[in-house]
Amino acid sequence: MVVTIKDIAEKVGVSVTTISRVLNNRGYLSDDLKKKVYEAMEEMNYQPNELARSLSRKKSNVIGLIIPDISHPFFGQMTKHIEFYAYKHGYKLMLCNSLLNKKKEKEYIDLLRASQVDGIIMGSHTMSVKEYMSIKLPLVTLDRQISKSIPCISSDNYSGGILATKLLLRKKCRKIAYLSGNLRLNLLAKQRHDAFIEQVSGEDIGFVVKQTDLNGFKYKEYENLVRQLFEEHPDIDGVFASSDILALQVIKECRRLGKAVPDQVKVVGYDGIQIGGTDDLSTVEQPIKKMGELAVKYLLRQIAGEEIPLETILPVKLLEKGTT
Amino acid sequence: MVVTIKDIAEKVGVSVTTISRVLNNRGYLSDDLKKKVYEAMEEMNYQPNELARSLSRKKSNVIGLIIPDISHPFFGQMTKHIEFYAYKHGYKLMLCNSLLNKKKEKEYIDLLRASQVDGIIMGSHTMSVKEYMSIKLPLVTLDRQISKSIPCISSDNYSGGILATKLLLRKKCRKIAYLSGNLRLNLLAKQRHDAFIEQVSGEDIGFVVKQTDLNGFKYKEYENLVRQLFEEHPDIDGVFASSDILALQVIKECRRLGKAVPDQVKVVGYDGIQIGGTDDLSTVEQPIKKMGELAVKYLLRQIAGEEIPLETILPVKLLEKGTT
DNA sequence: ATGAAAGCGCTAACAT
DNA sequence: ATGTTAGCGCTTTCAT
Repeated sequence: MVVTIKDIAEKVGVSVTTISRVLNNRGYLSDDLKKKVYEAMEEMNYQPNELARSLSRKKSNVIGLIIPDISHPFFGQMTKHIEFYAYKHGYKLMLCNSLLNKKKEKEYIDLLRASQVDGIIMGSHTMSVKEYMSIKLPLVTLDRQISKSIPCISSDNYSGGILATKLLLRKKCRKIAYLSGNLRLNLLAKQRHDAFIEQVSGEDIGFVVKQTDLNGFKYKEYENLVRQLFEEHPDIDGVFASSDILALQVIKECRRLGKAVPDQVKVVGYDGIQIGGTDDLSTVEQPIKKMGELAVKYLLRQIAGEEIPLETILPVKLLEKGTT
Repeated sequence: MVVTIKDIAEKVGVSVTTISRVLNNRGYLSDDLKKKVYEAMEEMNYQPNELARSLSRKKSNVIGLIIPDISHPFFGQMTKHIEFYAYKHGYKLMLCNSLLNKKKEKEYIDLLRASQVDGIIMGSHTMSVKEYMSIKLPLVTLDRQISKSIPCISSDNYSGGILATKLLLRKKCRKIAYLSGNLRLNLLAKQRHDAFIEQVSGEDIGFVVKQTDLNGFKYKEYENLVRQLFEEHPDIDGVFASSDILALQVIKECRRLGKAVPDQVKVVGYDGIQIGGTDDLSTVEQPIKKMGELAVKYLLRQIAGEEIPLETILPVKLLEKGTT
């Protein structure tokens, strides 16, 4: 059998309460006792049972993370930072991939609650506002402002949109495409689109908006989208892609069509993901690390019952590289 | 307060045992009773406490996943599939990023054990064989054969190495570089290197092997490595990169140096990750999805006390694309 | 400073 | 078919 606190108590010749006390370092313990207890634990290879602890304390030190797709570099990098800070503060991470499937997202929320997680970071948003409101668990959202009462971490999508569009205008593009995933998802990312529209509307400039119908991240789908864009609008000379991954597709398609980047077509991406192949891409960099850090920080503060800002919008940065 | 099984029992007018029974659908329950219980649960918005269940059953339905870095696309994609199958079988995933830090990896193992996970999938391997042997928990490793007694899932690294090297030879490369991360990590990936050496040794061919010293995945480090390679060996006309990410760095450096790919330098990668920018890359594709699926499957079988194969080597596939 | 005992929410013999 | 009872391993009042 597995060694429990009781075995240690018997071995040392004290009560379980005392063992629990030294385990949690509460109350007055003589150094001699402490030493004996630690020795016994060492000797018997004791490992505390977190499940029992959590049940008794009503606190699990686990946080749930729900995102659309961990294999997408943006979320991969975000998750890396979230894990880092969670671990640093003694929290474990339960990873939930929704694949932007509403049913799975809902099931995961119930599962997380049943698992008694102390809080949830939501980066996937397929449900209705009402459903989110009924979660009743410490919550921080990424990139979607669900309601005034749920804290949200995002970066400045509107400014990012302006920066990217202005860059293309400054580079004298005459017909610009805005390319994105599904805009109906109510994400703050839509503001990039709005900023784009606003900027190009005033100018004597052609523009076109194209989005995928799918909610997922299918590279094949992206490929078709890009191909279609250039078929329908061969005179495009500037593309604002709402993710770096999409931008890479655009560059690839340009290469296939023999269009020189940036001479014939200028391309600006979004996200600032770090990955081979994006080094030379002009893009709007989101502070992914900072976003992950704050998401954890605010969630933990909320768990601790402290007040936290309900809206956090971090600055973005335009990176001008070789594709514009 | 939170609703418990006891509240339901009182409401329905039966004992908690009965409620537990319908919750787990064990024994004989009259339909009428079931219905009443479900109604009460619905009405009171009851949510079972998985912590209590796990403690009592001595089974948590959580599996731990330890990998070096979730932001690396190979692991991101692997994790996506692992999560998918785990979820499908009613298991939750605890994500642990080791960052190839030995201390963190060890701490995570203890943490997972303390959290009573039912098993661990290990994709990070910085500790000694002896330490792994002492884990005493259902275990499946990815890409490292720790001992004959611990099941390992991998793909055929040796054949992959042969395929990639032969491709470069077939394309008449005269001086080939093998580029990789740290080879000391005892990973099966080292077999790619061995296969490479074996193939080029017999031929009248120049070759050079270069590896990073670092244990992490630093893109900057990769960049330096590649730059250095071409400075020291400007006559390289073929590169076998042991990951697609590295291969992308090579291609980028070639572009910077004005070397045409594939005309002047042929590049073959490894992994077959799906991400913008790798579409045109010649590479050796690992069956990432299948590997993830089997890792989960074998872990669950092991948890169930069944016998499973101790060594699983899946076939790889050469994808000949535009960079060779 | 240390212990007894109740309890966290649920499961599982064993009874009836 | 349903109930009684004793845990699961740990924490936490309340005593002493």
